[in-house]
This record gives sequence, C-alpha cells and structure tokens, in this order.
Amino acid sequence: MVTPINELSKHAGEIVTLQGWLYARTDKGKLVFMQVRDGTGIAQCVVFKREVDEQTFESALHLPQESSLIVTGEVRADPRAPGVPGGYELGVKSLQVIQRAAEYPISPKEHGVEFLMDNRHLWIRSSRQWALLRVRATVMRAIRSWLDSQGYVEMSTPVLTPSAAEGTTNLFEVGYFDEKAYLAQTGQLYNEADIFAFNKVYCFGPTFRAEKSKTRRHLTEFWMVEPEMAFCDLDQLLEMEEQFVSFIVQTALHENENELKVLGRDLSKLATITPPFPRVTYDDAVKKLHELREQAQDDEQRQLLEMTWGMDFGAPHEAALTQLYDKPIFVTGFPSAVKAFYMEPYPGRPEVCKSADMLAPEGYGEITGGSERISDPDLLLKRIHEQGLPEAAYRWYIDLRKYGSVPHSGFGLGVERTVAWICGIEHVREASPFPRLLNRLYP
RNA sequence: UCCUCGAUAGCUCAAUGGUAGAGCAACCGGCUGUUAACCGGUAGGUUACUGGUUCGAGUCCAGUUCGAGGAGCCA
Repeated sequence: MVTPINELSKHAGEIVTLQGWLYARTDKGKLVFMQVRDGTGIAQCVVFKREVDEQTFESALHLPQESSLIVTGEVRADPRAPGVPGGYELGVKSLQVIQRAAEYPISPKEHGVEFLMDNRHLWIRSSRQWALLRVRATVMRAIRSWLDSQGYVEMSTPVLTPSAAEGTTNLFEVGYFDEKAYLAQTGQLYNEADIFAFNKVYCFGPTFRAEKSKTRRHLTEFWMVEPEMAFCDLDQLLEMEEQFVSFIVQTALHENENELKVLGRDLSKLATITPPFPRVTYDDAVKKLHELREQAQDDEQRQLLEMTWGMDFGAPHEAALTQLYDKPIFVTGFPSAVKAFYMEPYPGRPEVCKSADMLAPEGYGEITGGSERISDPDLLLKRIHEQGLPEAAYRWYIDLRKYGSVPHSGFGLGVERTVAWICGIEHVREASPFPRLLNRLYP
C-alpha cells in the first residue's frame, strides 16, 4: 500500500511503500541516506548494505537527484531523522527506480534570483517553495470556505472587459475580433451589480496590471478576492474584514505548521492576528508620520517620509506606520482626490472618503483596499463628471443606483501579498507558482 | 522612466593591466548516522555582446543587452 509521507508517523513499525522523487542523497560507506519527497512531505530512507541485495545498494548509492522511485521499507521513529515533518524514517528493503534523472541544475546550495526564476518549473520542487505554495493553497481554500460559510455567493466577473473609460496605461490590451479588449484589473463594478441579485457576493480570480512596477510587492498577474456586500457601511465592512483576515491567518497557522517551520516563520507573530485590528484615520496617520519623520536618524529616511496632507502613502510611509503595531491596521478616510470616484464621501467633509486600506505588519504593506460605495445616483454622476470620465461607459453602473440603491461596501484582498506576509518572505514573486513580472514571462 | 550595483566553470563566487582559480554540483574511490557531511582524485572556460586604449585587457574607456535592489507608477 502506498503511504503519503505526511502520514508516516501513523505507521511506525509497519512495512510501507513510498512513491516519489529523490530530493537529496548522501552516503557513509555501507550506508546510504536518501531524502525522498512525494508532494506531501520529505522522508529519510536509509539503505544498509547488509540489509539489501547488492544491486539495490549500488542503485541507491549512485541514484541522481530528482530520480523518480518507489521504495518499500519499515517505518521507524528516530529523532535523528530529518525531513518534513521528520522524526520518522524508512529502513529500506527494496527500491524500484522509475527513471534515473539527468543531471539536475538546482543543487542544495545557494542560487541567484535570475537562475532560480529561469528554472521556476524545477524550483517549485525545493522545500521552501513547496512549503510556500502549500500555504498559498491553504490561504485560497480558507478564503472560499469562510466566505461560503458566511453566506457569500461566488459570482465570477469577466476577465475580458470593454475599452476602459479611464486611462488604459496600466491595462493589458488584447485583440477582441475587430475591437480592443482589456484584461480585468478588478471585478468590483460587476460585483456591485451582483449584490442586487445575491446580497453578499465575491469574485475570486486572476487580475492583471500592466504597471511598470519593479518592487517586491508587485506582480503583473496576481490573484485577488473581492467581496461586496449590500446594506453594509464602512464600520460593518471593517468588522467583516478583520474577521476574514484573522480566519485566513489562523487557518494557515493551524494547517501548515510544518510548512511555516520549513520557512522559518516566527509563529508567535501570526498567533496574535485576531480581531479587532487598530483603526487609524488618515488625518492621524499623517500626524504620526510627521512625528516619525522628526525621529528619523538619517536624511535619506527623512526625505522618504516627507508627508503633507493630501498625499497618498508611498511604501516608506506604510512601512514606518505599520512598525508601530503588531497587527494589521486599517487606515480610513483617505483624501477623496487620491482615491477612486465611486467612494462615498464623509458627511460634511467631502474632501475625505469612506475608504479603508488594511496594512499588514512587518512592512508587508497594503493587503486590502476597500470602501463604502456611493449609493446616491446624482452624487455618483457628479463624481464621474468631475473626474472627466465618459458617462456612456458607466451607463449600466449608474443604472444600479436607480433601482433600489442601498448603502454597500466591498474590498479586494491580494493573495500573493497575504501569502508573503503569512510566510514571512521577502518578495511576492515566490508566492505565485509561475509569477508574471515586468521582465518575466518565462517559464 | 530615474538612481545604485552587477554579468568569469552547471551553480555561488575569487583573480595589482602580465599563465583563468576555489567551493558546491557531476564522475571515480574511502568511511555504519548523514542533516548544505567529511577525506582523496578526475573532468569542466568564446570571462554577456560590440568596438576602443595598450607590447599585453576578465581587469581601463565607450556603447549595447540582460539582471538585481530602491524610487516613481499602482482609478
């Protein structure tokens, strides 16, 4: 019977069979140590020369890295046994080689980014990447399972969208028969149509931004989940968001402890991620940034933290601000001028709007962006005109405010940034199986 | 788009303007507990590309290409 490696501990003392690939090998004379991975984990398989026939021993001794194999042996607990989860190893009785692999380019040594990215199709086999992408899968499952359990209806939004009303500089253009279409960079407007049919909805899929961004936080193709709720104001939105994000983090923490250990993640920093999250108004954030700027040691940092009311935050501002907290924070009430046209202004203070960005701790930056949407048709039309947007392109969107308009809110959460934060990695490119970046379309 | 840095063996990196080197990986050998083992040996090079300076260029100069880090951009 074939046993998955992550269930080895249940079979101590039994004879089991593993199917997998040779991750690493070393030998000590009459003893060969094989690290075998099968997708669920990594297990040490020990071949003693005296316990197997000569052909099996020779085969094990010279087997190249990443060869595919089937190995049978006795499971035994041994605290010296490395692996994931580790602590159990296989005393090999027989070994069947499916294929002797060609010389494998990725050795268990350090490599440069370019080399690893060129070999992304192989790199994903490495234990860190394997762990990271398993956490990603858990995050994606947690997203769906929480929303489904709370009565949200998953409603797909189109990836191919008509010629954008606003600037198209950050949209990917594709041919659509005789016209042009653009790859969607948000499903939000369609979500707003969907809530009037289903009340609480979400879309979840890839999104595309042709930004020439070259930072550790940007991909040109990334996954985003966008929940949208009818009868929901900004305060209710924030409560929902903190429950949602906390659930995602706690699910990863409980289900991927082995993976997070492989990544060397400080688990205590994830355990504290529970509601409520601190709320900071934009006004207060600007004041705090002024204080932080005065405390800054060097001129360069002081220059990066320059801030006047009305400016959008840059990466240095987000990093400095979030370092004051050990949980994600909400920054609410951004200036309307730097935010999208559809955001509801504060009553009596139209220069700020009911927006909320969630900034992750440890400098990981914005992981959600959301707002209460304008529900009044006249105000929406006014804002569209103010921004110089073509009314015709938004006809259906304005329609939504004419037939039973209600206060409603929603947000988008970036999967790769969330995974990068949970896993404690440097760059979002590793949080996607095959990341698309400014200079990267292969493999 | 801007700033900074980089490109030498399959990989990670050395090399005053004067014979191109090491570690790892590969291959051969040794070792019954390895954790990126260790020890001995073998093989491995159009120094990103184009041009220039020089008796002589991996090294200096100019341009190009590619990459990295950061900024900007990110309704």
